[in-house]
Amino acid sequence: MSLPANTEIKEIYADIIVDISHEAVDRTFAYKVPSALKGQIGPGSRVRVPFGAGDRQIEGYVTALNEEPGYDPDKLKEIIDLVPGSISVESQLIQVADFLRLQYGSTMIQALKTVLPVKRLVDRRKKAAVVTLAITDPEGRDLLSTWKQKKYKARARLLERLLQEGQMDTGIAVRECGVPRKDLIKLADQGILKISEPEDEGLSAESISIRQGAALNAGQQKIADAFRKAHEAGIRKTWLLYGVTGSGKTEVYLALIEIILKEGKQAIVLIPEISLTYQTVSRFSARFKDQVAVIHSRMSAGERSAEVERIRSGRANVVIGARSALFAPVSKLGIIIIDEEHDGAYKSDASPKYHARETAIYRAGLAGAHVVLGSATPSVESYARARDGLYGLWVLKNRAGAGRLPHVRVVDMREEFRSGNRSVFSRELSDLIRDRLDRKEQVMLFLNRRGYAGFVSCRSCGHVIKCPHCDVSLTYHRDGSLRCHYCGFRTAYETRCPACGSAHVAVFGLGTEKAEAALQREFPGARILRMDADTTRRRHAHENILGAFSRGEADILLGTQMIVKGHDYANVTLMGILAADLSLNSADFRSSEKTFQLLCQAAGRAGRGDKPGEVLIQTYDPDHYAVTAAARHSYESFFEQEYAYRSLMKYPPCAHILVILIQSSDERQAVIAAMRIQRIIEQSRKDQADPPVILNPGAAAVSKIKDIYRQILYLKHQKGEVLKDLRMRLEPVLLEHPMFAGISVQFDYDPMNRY
DNA sequence: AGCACGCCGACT
DNA sequence: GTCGGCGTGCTC
Repeated sequence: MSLPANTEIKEIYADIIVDISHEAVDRTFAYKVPSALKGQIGPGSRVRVPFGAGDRQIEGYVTALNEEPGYDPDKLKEIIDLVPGSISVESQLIQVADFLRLQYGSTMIQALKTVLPVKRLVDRRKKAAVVTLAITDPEGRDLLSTWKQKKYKARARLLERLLQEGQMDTGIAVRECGVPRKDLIKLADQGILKISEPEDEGLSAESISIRQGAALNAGQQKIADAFRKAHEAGIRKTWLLYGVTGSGKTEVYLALIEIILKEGKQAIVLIPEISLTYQTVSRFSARFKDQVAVIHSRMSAGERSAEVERIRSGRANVVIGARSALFAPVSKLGIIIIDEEHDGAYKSDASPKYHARETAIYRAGLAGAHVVLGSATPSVESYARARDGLYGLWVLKNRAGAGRLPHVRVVDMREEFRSGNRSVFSRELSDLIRDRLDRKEQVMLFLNRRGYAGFVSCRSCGHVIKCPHCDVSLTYHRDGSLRCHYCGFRTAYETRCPACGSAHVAVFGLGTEKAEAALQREFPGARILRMDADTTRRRHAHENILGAFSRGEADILLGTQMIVKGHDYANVTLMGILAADLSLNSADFRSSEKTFQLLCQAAGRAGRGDKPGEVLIQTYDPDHYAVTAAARHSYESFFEQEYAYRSLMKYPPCAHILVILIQSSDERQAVIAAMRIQRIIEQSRKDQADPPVILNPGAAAVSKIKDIYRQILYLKHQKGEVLKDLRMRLEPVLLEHPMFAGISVQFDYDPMNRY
């Protein structure tokens, strides 16, 4: 007698990472979920499963649940049970991976690789045991010849090395000599070998030494007190620390971390780019000494795993690093601090394209930890949430030291042009630079474009010279080359138009090289340093240039974004922004916000010492609110206008955007795939009352980068869930349909960058 | 990692 | 023959 179909119990299957630290099993295995455990199990659950021929019981972590077995169902075994006890770090991180997959769209494998970047996915730390010889050397040599006679090759290899070296790591014995671990134990039982485990160094009481911090000023103290009070009341939430440049946000971070450390908990501090914020890192090290672990992408695998080991063992309690440090295996997480939270570097550019801020809030929720977001120019997202009471808001209005906010003026470059000034510098800026040179004070000039000029085009036919591998115009460089800033392609500058043959080819726009040449012409005696992607290619080039400038070896530092990030020079009294419009005119809903942030950051560089600072903004659009608000140091007025714009246009945070990026080396395939995806979306729109909007129906113009053709679809909806739903309906089609075989489809939820 | 299986020289 | 180490390959 068979059961009616509707009472049939649906099988559920779980993907499980088996907790064995070896590469050969460094992947997931499918298991049946017994009905008793249904509903109790999810990603991150620690379970016991039968494994291998002998069905020996081992532990593993559930990474995902499926309704399809994805493997020969007859061979599937059942999960034995759920392992009780506290949730381990691994389990937490696997849950974070699941969040990444659902929120941003990627395969579970990609998400797991993001979260567990260490070689062994789940590294149950084996103590580095050491083998030594338990018998005398002559006895050993006798035994060696016996073993050689008996052709015990592996044992002979081991014995030979032990006679020479005295001791050996058990791992090396197993790997290099080929003696299985159980044989080592057998030999130890026979009294031939001795296996000794080094002392476990855990947390010793004296390693938790906290140096007394510098006294906080009234504003900083108030925040630390508010935090302590909330914390003691059991409140765990996200806080936005909005503090103007120079208001001493780092001191506040240090104080909050101290509160957390005293409780025996740990902290993660994220900073946008480690190479540019070395000063910040050293302040944390100065305060917390060897409790600090630093993680960054330019570390070698060895350095990295050594730091990870210190974190795992609990010797390091403060982890500092860029975006990926968010996944540090910190087991007693108490606080996550995100400095410069508005920074675009917090959005990953590889799939899953997660945002560290949102992911931090999720991880902190699992661990019962706080999140503190710090910025002088908070993202519209964060400030809106703080205003709506979702985040706590702390404000630091005043500069901490002697310095006051600099005086900012705006110069209308159209006026300059009309009155006959064709120079890169307005008359006012020239005068101010000359004045600073006379007074032996330093000048910083900011221009957000490298190279010599923007693009090269033909005056008679309008042809713009483009990169043969990318759909972008080439940039003219002073050495006479044309370069692509996307793929690095280089070619010689042709004086003839490749399209019409005309000789009227000219360079347009302004880049750092041209500005440098103009500076040299106008201020022949000045010592100039240029800092952009072209001058910082070599290792340590950043530090060398900035070091030279801080030692006063140059009068003027001219550079792109990288000069405005977090470096204070007491002697800089003038900051000139050569073209505020460059970032304003990009077709990106965040362009005003980015411009405002850059202008504020640049303005914050001047007048950090005792001498008052001055800032001059050159622009063709002096009435734009991003410019006028930055000039008045008024974040609030910028926010109000920007929020009104976002809400009118239904852009984040007032709605959500999903970008679908379709890439293929075959142009036709990319186009067909994009059309197909668009059709699927339009189909699904029909059965929805409130469907997502396709912002660019008919698909974007074909573009390419590094010979890969790109098609982009923009979708928008008030509710993020609707976009996520759509994406999840699309994903199986992309995996199964043969037409998407050679095509990469990536998703970007609430993008930070233009496509 | 642990276990089975098949291979090969050495010995009852 | 068959015992036992050694290499290889697989584990849902």
